[in-house]
Amino acid sequence: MPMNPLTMKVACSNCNLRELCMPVDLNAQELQRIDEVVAVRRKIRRGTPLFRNGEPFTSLYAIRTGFFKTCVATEDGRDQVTGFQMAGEIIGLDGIVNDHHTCDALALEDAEVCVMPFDRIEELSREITALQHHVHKIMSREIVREHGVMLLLGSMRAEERLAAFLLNLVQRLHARGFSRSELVLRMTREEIGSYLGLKLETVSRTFSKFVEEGIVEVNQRHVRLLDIDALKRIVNSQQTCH
Amino acid sequence: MPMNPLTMKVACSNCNLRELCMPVDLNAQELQRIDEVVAVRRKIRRGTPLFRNGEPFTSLYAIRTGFFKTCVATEDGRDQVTGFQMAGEIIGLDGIVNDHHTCDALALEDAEVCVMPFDRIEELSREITALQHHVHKIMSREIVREHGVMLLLGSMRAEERLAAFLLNLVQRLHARGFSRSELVLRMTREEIGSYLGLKLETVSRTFSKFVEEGIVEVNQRHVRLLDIDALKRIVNSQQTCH
DNA sequence: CGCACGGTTGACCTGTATCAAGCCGGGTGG
DNA sequence: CCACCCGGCTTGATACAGGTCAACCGTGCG
Repeated sequence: MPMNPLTMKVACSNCNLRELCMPVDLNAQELQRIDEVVAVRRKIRRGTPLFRNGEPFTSLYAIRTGFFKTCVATEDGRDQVTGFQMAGEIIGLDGIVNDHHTCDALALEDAEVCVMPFDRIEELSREITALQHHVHKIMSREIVREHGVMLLLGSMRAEERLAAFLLNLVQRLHARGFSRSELVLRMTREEIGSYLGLKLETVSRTFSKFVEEGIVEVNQRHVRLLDIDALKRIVNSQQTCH
Repeated sequence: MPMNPLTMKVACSNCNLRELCMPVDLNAQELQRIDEVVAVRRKIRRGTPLFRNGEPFTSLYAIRTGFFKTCVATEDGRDQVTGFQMAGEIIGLDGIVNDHHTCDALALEDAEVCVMPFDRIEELSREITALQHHVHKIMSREIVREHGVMLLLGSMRAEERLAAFLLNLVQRLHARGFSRSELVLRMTREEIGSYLGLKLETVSRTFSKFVEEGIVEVNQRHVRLLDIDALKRIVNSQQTCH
């Protein structure tokens, strides 16, 4: 059987990321069936889109490797990074409501995703309750995550935003087996700024400030968190104490 | 059969809001079954919560009448309005992921909601494909809505935010049969400010500016949009020209 | 080698926050 | 019925965080 060089057949049942993107409480038979969810895998080269605003929606994507950003744009050319996604996370949920995507998903490094046709997900989740519930949880989690971003954008100062951003990233990386205090940023200062509602200069200055205060060490994209408690304190103690 | 004074039995099948909160393409039999989704109705007095952060999640709520705000808070007392909801809209989606709510939903005026136990929704949506798909769309719609808010909070200036806010409100009200240019705000300037990431004074000043420019008429909470095109122009034409 | 892109830093500007005073309208109690 | 109060709103003066513009630097790639 000929295969597209960009795709290959795979199974969830023996995937090491399964506990991150699939429900955990499955019996053997259900586990088997879950493999039907993933159609193929697809490789995405750094800097290229997984999908773009306006494209028809067909599938959700589970990230196997690599790092993505999603962003929305207005007609007048403004755009906003709405999230950064890493291995085990699901992208494409925005497309369900109108059958086409309403944001861009760009790979920030070479990546590989599992393509999960949404009609197949719906079909299977009618049969496997655990999967149904899992899909609901994933969507709800995204809603809650966005609440957090709204809180950040609506009420935090630059330092608080950056501190929250770093803590969130390192926490997610740690859940994937990486260091709990060291990370390599896959995005530019400008992309961080877009996500945090700041200009790239402000991001840069805030990094410098943290370095001066001995809270972090920054070497290009390599960041080491020296004082995680200090970062936490920055996040939840608003300055305004008039 | 004795009834709780705050609740009463009801049916979706003959509800005039059905097309707003339920799927449209149902056959007669499915329509019948849909009535099973709503357990009871519940009345909420102005200023009181429908649910609070931390409370166990059991149900989604379809608003029948009235107006709500939802808000999230941090430990340090900061809080952020994440949305305003009106008749036909669904609240409570935040609770699915962790089986308890992560935000507060407060009635801004006396309200009535349809209580839809989530396990019943899940059960029924395993049988009725249209309902399943509808639930997915509602959640996806919320995600997309929040993308829009992130764009607003992350990249718009005060005037743009307020203009976008007014246009959004009036558009939703119009879809419910109200005027396309006149509206009564159910929330305070402070609540608007929280939602838009602005202080109440800035909201007030921006209203005044719009009034000066003849774009809107403001009388307390009563607002008339005199020049909708001007508002649209304000929203999508960022000032930063180069 | 040199160019280009990402990042840093400085000087200055501006939009929004902050603080403060006062207004308006509706509800309450004398 | 009026006086008062209180919460919500407006407006002004001032402060400051972050934006803007510009110069420069470092690194990696062609």
